[in-house]
Amino acid sequence: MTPVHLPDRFGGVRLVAVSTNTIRRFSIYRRLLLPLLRDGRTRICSHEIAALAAVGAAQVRRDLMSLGSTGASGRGYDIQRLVESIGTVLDGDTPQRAALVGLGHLGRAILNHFNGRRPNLAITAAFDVRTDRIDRVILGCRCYHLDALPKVVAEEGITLGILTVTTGAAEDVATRMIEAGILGILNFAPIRLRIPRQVHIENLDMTTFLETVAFFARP
Amino acid sequence: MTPVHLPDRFGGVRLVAVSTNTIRRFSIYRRLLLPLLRDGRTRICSHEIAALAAVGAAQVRRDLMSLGSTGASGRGYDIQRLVESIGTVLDGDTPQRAALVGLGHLGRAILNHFNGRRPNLAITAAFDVRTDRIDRVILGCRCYHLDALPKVVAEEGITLGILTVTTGAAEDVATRMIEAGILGILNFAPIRLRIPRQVHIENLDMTTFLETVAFFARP
DNA sequence: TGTTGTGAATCTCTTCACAGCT
DNA sequence: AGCTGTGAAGAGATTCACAACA
Repeated sequence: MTPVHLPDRFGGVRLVAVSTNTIRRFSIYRRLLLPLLRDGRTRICSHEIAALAAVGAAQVRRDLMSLGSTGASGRGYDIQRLVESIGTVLDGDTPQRAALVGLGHLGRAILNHFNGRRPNLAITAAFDVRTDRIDRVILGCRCYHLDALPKVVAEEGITLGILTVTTGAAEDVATRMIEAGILGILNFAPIRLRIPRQVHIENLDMTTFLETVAFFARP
Repeated sequence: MTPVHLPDRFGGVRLVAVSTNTIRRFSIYRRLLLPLLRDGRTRICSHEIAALAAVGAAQVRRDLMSLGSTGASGRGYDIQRLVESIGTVLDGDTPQRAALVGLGHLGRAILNHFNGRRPNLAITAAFDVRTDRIDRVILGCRCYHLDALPKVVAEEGITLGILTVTTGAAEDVATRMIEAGILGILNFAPIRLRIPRQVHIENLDMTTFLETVAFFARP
């Protein structure tokens, strides 16, 4: 779906199309590979990744194909190399920074969840409009008034926005984010944002998830 | 994908296959229809739903087909009827109850998010192992020690579990949930649970979402 | 005229199956 | 013997396009 430039095995560059689903699975693969790497494992085969990720082995091999030839026939994949290759795709060559807007329960939970975990992808600033939530450090993150968004985004080179405000405020805050130059938004508010241009929106609607489980788990 | 029994327009019962994606969209459609209904709107056409939900109009009509004939050619859909029909599919005929395990930041955020919103789908009990988090009421929800899970699940007829514990504890807690008789789990821990049987798992991995936005929003 | 309901076509994603490498 | 990489087949989801309807 989306074209990506990847180094090939000869030091050149390949252009590959990668689908959203594959990107999601890359994120999953990497996360389950990292602990194995720390435990000293060096090689793994597609079947084992498949079992850990709860997908098919052919699916895993198909996904890993778009990383360029990283496996060795008959011997599986080198975990270290796999993690690096996935990193090349997911992380790109420059670290990215995110701004979180909305310091309610959910916003704090997310700060807490991501804090200090990944150096390539950190939430470096948070915003709200309530005075008791700004001009201080919450869970290791500096908090500003929403009006400071354009300034801080520009100064820190922030490219991502995390939207954890109420439904009513979401549309307005999204617009402000985009005006400030943000390129992608992770939206927790239960509405579909109407966006002007080529900004990427990922909707994470917890209610939809809960209703979906409820449906499939009916007695 | 999954067969559902629905009332047809003659008072009989139809058996229709509904895919996961359609279920997710039903949840979205209903949420955007409810405010319109409260504003006194009575009719809506597929194009308008499509615009609000950010999907195609043909997609909307295709989805609504599985509700049985609810639209009227040339005049759109009756919103009231639509909401009821979607409710028939999503809510079934009995209310469902959920138990949340893990009263950290994320657990509290979720309690806060769902509290009192939907009568058909409520979190009626929460669990943890830390003594400062149990035997009290947090955000309107009664909190118990994890050991009380089987008892409370049985007494209250709980069918759903929400998993907001650490990665290390997730597998064990999921097993306990299933042993207690829970039929579906909404898992926020960033691992793929290995589940014995026909329990439905929905994984909501925030890191995967953030990494996905980061990928598609690269400068 | 404007809109639904739907067969058919298209597009996308997943799985199969096996040649080729180690 | 065991595993990767991949063309081809299969399954699934989306979109097109239009007849039937109000």
